This record gives sequence, structure tokens and C-alpha cells, in this order.
Amino acid sequence: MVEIRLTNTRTRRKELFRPIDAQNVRLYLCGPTVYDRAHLGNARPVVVIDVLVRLLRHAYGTDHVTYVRNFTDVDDKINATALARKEAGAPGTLEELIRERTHETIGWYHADMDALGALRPDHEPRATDYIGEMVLMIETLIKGGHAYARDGHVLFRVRSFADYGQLSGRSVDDMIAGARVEVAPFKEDPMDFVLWKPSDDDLPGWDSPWGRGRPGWHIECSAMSYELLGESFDIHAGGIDLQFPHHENEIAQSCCAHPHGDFARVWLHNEMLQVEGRKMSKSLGNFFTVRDLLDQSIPGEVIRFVLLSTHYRKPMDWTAEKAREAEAVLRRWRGLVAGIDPAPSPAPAVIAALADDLNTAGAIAALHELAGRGDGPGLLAGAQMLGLLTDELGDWITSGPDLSDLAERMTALRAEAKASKDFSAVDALKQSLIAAGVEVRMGPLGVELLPGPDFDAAKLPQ
RNA sequence: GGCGGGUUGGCGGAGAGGUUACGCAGCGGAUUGCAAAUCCGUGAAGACCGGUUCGAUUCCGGUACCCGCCUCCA
Repeated sequence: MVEIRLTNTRTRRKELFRPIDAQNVRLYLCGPTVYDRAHLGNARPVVVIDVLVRLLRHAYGTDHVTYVRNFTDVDDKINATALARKEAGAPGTLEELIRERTHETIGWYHADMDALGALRPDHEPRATDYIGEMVLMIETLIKGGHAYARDGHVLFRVRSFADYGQLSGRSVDDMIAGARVEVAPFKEDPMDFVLWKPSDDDLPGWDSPWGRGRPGWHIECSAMSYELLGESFDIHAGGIDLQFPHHENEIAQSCCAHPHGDFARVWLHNEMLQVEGRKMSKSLGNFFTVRDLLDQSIPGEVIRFVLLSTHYRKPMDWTAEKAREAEAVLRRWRGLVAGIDPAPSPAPAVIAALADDLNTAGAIAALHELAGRGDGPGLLAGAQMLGLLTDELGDWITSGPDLSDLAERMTALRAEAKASKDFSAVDALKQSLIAAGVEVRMGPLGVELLPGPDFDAAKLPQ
């Protein structure tokens, strides 16, 4: 059995991973709020956890891992988008427009994450399908003295949970001293957070004991993970920015509603993705989507490689240079493994790196060594452990335009030139191909033409 | 203000208290009509100041700078 070690945010230590039930290893990843295209930062945890799931399936068996990732489809940004569409004259009720928007966004999300080679989770619950369960959980919290209703709102009573702040290493008093909390007249304590809030007629709402309203953000993950994974499960993952307040609040809700459970044993948090040294964020306006990159002809496999080339617990800067290097490596590797079957099992060095707190960068280094030794089957098996060099992600390598006519012409010209020693015609053709963004490779075996990133069919010689 | 993370060679980026990370770029060579690609070889590092140690880039303390969370965010 592979010994997997993971850094648990809760204990701040790298720990040996021991599943609650080795027959069913359970993992929950906080998924997207489906109001718009996923940006590149959204993709980092998805790709990282995808590798973790592959590793867990390798260690415990394909059918012994349950992976859940939610869709948050109750959210004010979704409402705002739908409302804007309605005001712009779109037909249908607000609820229909919201449903349309979330349905459309989920389709984009699936397409974009598929393009990165991320396996679909076993369950992808939507918050709107679990409103009843959330209401039940809130009622349980009220009965237990952990929540209270005021003016159509229900709030979680932070002071009722002694461990509040343990995950993120802060105390309620410290946070109040920070004085950056919303003070609302209906709160007993400034740190109390919303479980349920009232909806007016312009907002989606569900009937509840506290009137028509909608759930707060945090309760959905508590309710859905309980329904799908139980009161104790193995791993809960997400971006480090979710550590507080989202995950702290999830812990408070879940542990108070299900005092006999542990909720999540291991908390995994990935560091932020940066662009030009700054966090990619909506408020800074420096974010771009996965689709933007794909549309720039950056293959999903290249994006995946770049995301995995930095350890998940470190900030990662996205740069065009990294994408360029990754593409060159993948092109070389794909050439090396073309037509080859993978080795029966991944190289121990690859598994060892991944088992050591998901050291994907170390695993890639191990792949470089396999490639350097010319071990195609080993490289292929190891890379596929990382979700690289898979058939599904390989289209970009062969999907270029058909340049075989030009390659043949070049070959013929070159044969003539070798006899006449006049290479001017060959060089002229080569220059025009380069100008069209084609990489020209001439060797003893013949001529190879590869469309590069700047390829422009309009500039091809006739 | 409170809390957390980081600082490694030209660039990117890991592990390990003592022995080559690895990749890209550079340099030398092989190959090539010339290039490219490929192959072989190679120089180069760990913010700063202390401490522990026979020995620290690696452990501990401090300083500086950078980043993040505390507000929608992965």
C-alpha cells in the first residue's frame, strides 16, 4: 500500500493519510458559483484534486473513492445577471432566467474542465436541489442553541462553538478587534453569520419556517457533504482563500449539527494563482478565463502541465513563457510515446513524489528522467498518473492543418538542391513557411512541418 | 490592527542537516547543405543577521522585503 502524506491545514502538519474506510475514501471539493466562465484560478484546485483522486484510486482502487464537487447555483451574482437579462427584455420569469443562466454556465464549466483533462466527480450536487436538507440542518442548529431567527434571517451563533477559528488560527475576539466585520442590527455578535436570509419578489426564494428566503453561502456545503459523504469524511479541499470564513463556518455548522461526527478529517488548501505577481481576482479585474486561453490555441494539456508544475501549496504565477516551455516538453514527450503502450504500473519515483503531499513538480522531474532514459512506456504510465499524455488531451498534437503537400514539395526541392548544390529555392520556401508560423525540421529522414503558435494559414506559400 | 504563507542559480522550480534535483536559457561538442530538432558534456543558487551543530540553503530566533486572508473570490 502506498503511504500518502498530505499537509492538513487544520493541524498545520504533513500527516500520514489514513482513510476512515479504505473501501470508500471520501473527498469533497468546493466547486464553482455558476454565474460565469471559470477563470484560471478556479482551475487550479480542480486539476490538483484531480491528481489526488487519481492517486487515491491508484492506492485504494478505482471503485473505492467517492469524489464530490458542488455547484453553487444560489448566489446574488447569478440573480443580478438574470435580473439584468430580464430588464434587457429577455423572455421568461426570473426563476427561468436564473435556471437558464446556471444551466448554461455548468455546461461551460464542464467543457472547460474536460479540456484540462479533469475527471468528472462522482457527484456534482447543485445547491438548489438541497434546499430542504439545508432547512432541516438550520432547524437542528436552532434546536441545539447554535442559531437564532431574527427578522426573517437565521444566524449562526458563533459563541456557541468553542472551536470557532481553530482552522484558520484566529479567535473571535481577535477578529472583532480587526473591526472589519459587518455589523447588522439583528446580530447578537458581529461575527455571527447568515444561515438563511429573506428574499423579496425580485429574488429567488423558497418557503421556510422563517418565511420566503434563500440560504446563506456556507450552509450548502455542510448539507450536501452530509447527504453524500456522511457526518465524517476524509478530505475537504479548496483554495486557501476559502479557509476563512467559508470553511471555518462549514466546520461550525456541521460539527454543531452533527456533534458525533468529525466532519472533514483532512483540510487541503491550495495557494492562489497569480498573474503578474498579483492575485487573480474579480475585484482587481486581472483575471482571465480558461476559455480565453483555449481560444488563444493554448492546449488544455499545456494549461494542465503548467498548473501542475508548481506545488499546490505555493503561489503560482501564470506566464506565457511557462506555457511555451510546457508545450515544447509535451510535444517532445508525445513524440517519444507515440504508438507505445504504457508500462503496467507507474514508476515508483512518480508515485513517491505524488504520495509526498502531492508533489506534482517532483513527479514531473521524475518524468523528465524517464524521458531522458528513453523509457517511453515508463514515461507514459507516469504521465497518465498525472492526467498527462492521455488520449483525450492529445488532439492538439495532430489536429493541425494538412501541410503534407508543402512537405512533399520541400522534400523534392531539397533532393534537387543536394544534387545541384544550389539551395536558394529550398531556403526561400523555408523562409516563407517560417513567416507563416510553421516550424521547419529537415533531417536525414525527411522534412517535417509543424504549425507553431503563430501559425497563419493565410500566409502559407501557394 | 489581527492571522497565515513566501524569499533557492539568468529564468522557472523541488527534495534533503553532510553526497547531481529537474526543466528552460547559456556555453562546448556530435549531427545538419545552413538552420531547427535531437543526442552528449558543462558552469551557475538558496534575502540578511545571529544561534544550535563536527557540519545548515535545510532546524531555531530576529530583521528586511513580497504575497494572501480578515469583504464576493479557488
